[in-house]
Amino acid sequence: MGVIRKTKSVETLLAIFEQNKDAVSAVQLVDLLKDQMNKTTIYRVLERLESDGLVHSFMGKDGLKWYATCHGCSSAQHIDIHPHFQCQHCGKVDCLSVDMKIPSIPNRKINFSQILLIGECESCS
Amino acid sequence: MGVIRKTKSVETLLAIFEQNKDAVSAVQLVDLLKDQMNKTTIYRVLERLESDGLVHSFMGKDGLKWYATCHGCSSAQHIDIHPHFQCQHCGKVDCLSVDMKIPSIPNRKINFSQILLIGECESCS
DNA sequence: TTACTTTTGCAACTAAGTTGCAGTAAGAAA
DNA sequence: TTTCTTACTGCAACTTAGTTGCAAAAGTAA
Ligand SMILES: [Mn+2]
Ligand SMILES: [Mn+2]
Ligand SMILES: [Zn+2]
Ligand SMILES: [Zn+2]
Repeated sequence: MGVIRKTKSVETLLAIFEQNKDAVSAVQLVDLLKDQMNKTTIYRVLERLESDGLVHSFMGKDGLKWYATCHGCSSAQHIDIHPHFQCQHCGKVDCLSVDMKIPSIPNRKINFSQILLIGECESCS
Repeated sequence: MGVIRKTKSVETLLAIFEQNKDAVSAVQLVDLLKDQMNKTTIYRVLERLESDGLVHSFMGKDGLKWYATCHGCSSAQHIDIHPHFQCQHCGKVDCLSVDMKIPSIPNRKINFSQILLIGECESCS
């Protein structure tokens, strides 16, 4: 179930995603907003935003959950699937708008993919 | 630093990887071996096996760490990089021996990748 | 066997994320 | 505007994966 009421928490989180090109980890958000809202609320709002197709989530290289704005998705379908890049050095993550071909694998039905490219970002190399 | 002594724990874990085609999660190993060795030992042996190039590790869709046998790697270099498949239904993970092209991304140096294809395995579909 | 050093077990800890529940506040209805 | 319903939030306690420090145990070479 997605967002039904435009609460302060929802507005706050949406504003962060709007002005942020990069992906943001749940941990970063909890830290950033620790004076404004409870971490439980953050996790729960993120869940709702995702099920509404407003953001997407994926796992970073260290097993943390990351979120970023979706483009063209809705509660009905998540179509904005793309690879992500994480810097080994500073940990930053971005969405990549490249199109990677997913091969079909015998005897398996592939529904989606999580592609994480790991290396060094511009400011760290 | 890798394995120096052939201990019982090392032998046990290596035996599991030898007879196992699929990947195994650290959690599964801890559960499987709970009567034979301490979980700390398991995590530490896995670390050593990985730095010796005998196994490789990656994150599954739920943020758990998975391990599988390496082919042709050594402590000097991990060359056996390949996509993995995880079943949404039963959670099982396999190594895929397909070759996926990693695109080069402007302003970023890509060192390696974690490609996880998610869907339904043969027995679940 | 002895001596040296790696490896292990244990217990306590850390950190990310979850759950249950009582209280608060959107927003529709009156 | 006030009332009413129920989605949403805060809090505290919990769960679970993985880590750390240290003392004891077990490889290995001499
Ligand atoms: Mn993205
Ligand atoms: Mn593999
Ligand atoms: Zn960087
Ligand atoms: Zn399956």
